[in-house]
Amino acid sequence: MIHVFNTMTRTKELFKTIQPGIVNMYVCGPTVYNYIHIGNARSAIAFDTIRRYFEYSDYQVNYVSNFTDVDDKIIKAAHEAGITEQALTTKFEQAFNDDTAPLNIKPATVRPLATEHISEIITFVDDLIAKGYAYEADGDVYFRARKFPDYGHLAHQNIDDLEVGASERLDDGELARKEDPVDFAVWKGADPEVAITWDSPWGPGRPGWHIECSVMAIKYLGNTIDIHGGGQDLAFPHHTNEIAQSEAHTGKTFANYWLHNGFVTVGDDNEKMSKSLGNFVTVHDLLQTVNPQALRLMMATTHYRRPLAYTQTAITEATQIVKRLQTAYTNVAFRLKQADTMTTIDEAIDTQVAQFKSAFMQAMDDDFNVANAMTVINDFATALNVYAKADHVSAVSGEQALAEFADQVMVIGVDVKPSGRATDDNSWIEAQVAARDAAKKAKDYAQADAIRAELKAQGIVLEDTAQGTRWKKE
RNA sequence: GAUGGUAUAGCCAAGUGGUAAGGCAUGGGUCUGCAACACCCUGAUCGUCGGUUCGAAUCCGAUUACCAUCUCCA
Repeated sequence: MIHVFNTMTRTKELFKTIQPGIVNMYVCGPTVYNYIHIGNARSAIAFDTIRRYFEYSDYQVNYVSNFTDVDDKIIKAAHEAGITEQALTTKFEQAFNDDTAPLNIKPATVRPLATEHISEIITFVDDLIAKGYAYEADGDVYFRARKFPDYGHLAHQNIDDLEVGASERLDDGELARKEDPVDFAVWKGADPEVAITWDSPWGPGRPGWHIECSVMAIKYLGNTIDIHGGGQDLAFPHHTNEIAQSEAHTGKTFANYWLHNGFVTVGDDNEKMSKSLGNFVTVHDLLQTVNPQALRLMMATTHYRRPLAYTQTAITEATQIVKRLQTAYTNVAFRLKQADTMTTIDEAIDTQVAQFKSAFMQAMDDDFNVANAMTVINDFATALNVYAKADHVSAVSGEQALAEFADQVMVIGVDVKPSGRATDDNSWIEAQVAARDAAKKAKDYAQADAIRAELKAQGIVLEDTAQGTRWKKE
């Protein structure tokens, strides 16, 4: 029984899918005019973790997330770089994939592009005009926000309390074309200097910002979707406007649950990190120095609705935890390779594993409470470490425990399985380890320690166990 | 002006009425030829003030600080 916090109602609600066993979710993706920053990554990681937990819970997840590849910022950035809009967006779409893959963010089931849905967008806008929800004004098309009942409910904004221009981003010319300042563009007439335009019943132009998500969400997931997600700052205006135009178009509830992730803050004053403030850190740069698994863990283990402070301390700590989880896995895996394992099952460890699974699900069922889930994972790791030193272990039960452990940690997005490349030639290391064992047996500790020190200098760490010496690369 | 969020040990953080989970770091111990790995032990009365209650970190009121949203930022 999963409960999720719904921004629309501001309460945790029992999660029920429209179709049994299937979760249809749409997560607003980035506008591709730059490398993604860690705020974009946080959002992607938050919803990837949610997706992975649904899958862990045996749901089939249809995860649709877009690239917004036509937008004023793209036009501006392309112009400055002296390349076409498409060259720019193609580059950063690829960069998004390159940056998210090391973070174990699963590719979306469908990754639609705004520019590939222009005809659907035009049809959609046309329908809004026909229904009286939108109007043309000098080549632009605007949505009559006041005509939509309960406009602003998602962000809990009263339309009459909106302070016009509070964000200081309003365009005067646009303001003059609107019937009402709260109206928003669903289609923008072409600017003379902008090459990227499409023909439409209202003349050449391009889609407004919000319309593409409505069109693509409905196209790929239906009139009513289970979950719609994105960053907190999208609640208003982006999602607010998506709701207005989508529900005006279909007459149906657009999404049953609205989930919003909190911001990443940076610096001593915990200021919000954002592109417009210019204080952002790109994942592209970060991955040069930071272990992607640690970054993933740090972001995934802060509850998705809480603000997340990006600090070096947090990264360092996350690195420790990743190491601990991988070590626990490796310790048991090494133990299970030994010949003296039992062939029968080990009920004691089986029972423990079942309890960990149950406790893990109980934590995650509560609006994806990763902090509590981590206490379970931590207990699980301890239990594995203890098991690795048991006198007798069961191969069957041990493998099952490892599989369950890896599955749980993978929900958080961390892979605990060793990633050693099969092509590596470790024969020299193996020979050194064997030589040291021989020296130890002969009680020639000076020689044994010398070998160990030499390997250490090469980044190879030795660990003695009752079942022999194992080694790993730092 | 309107609407939200956050405040718990050195740091991160759970907890929504019954005598404060967990992690990191610190210190101590066990294991080891020594080490490494691992395991065990070790810490806070919950921003401030007042109220309700047999009992509050948890409810109510006030207050302080920080952060955010209010038409193209995840």
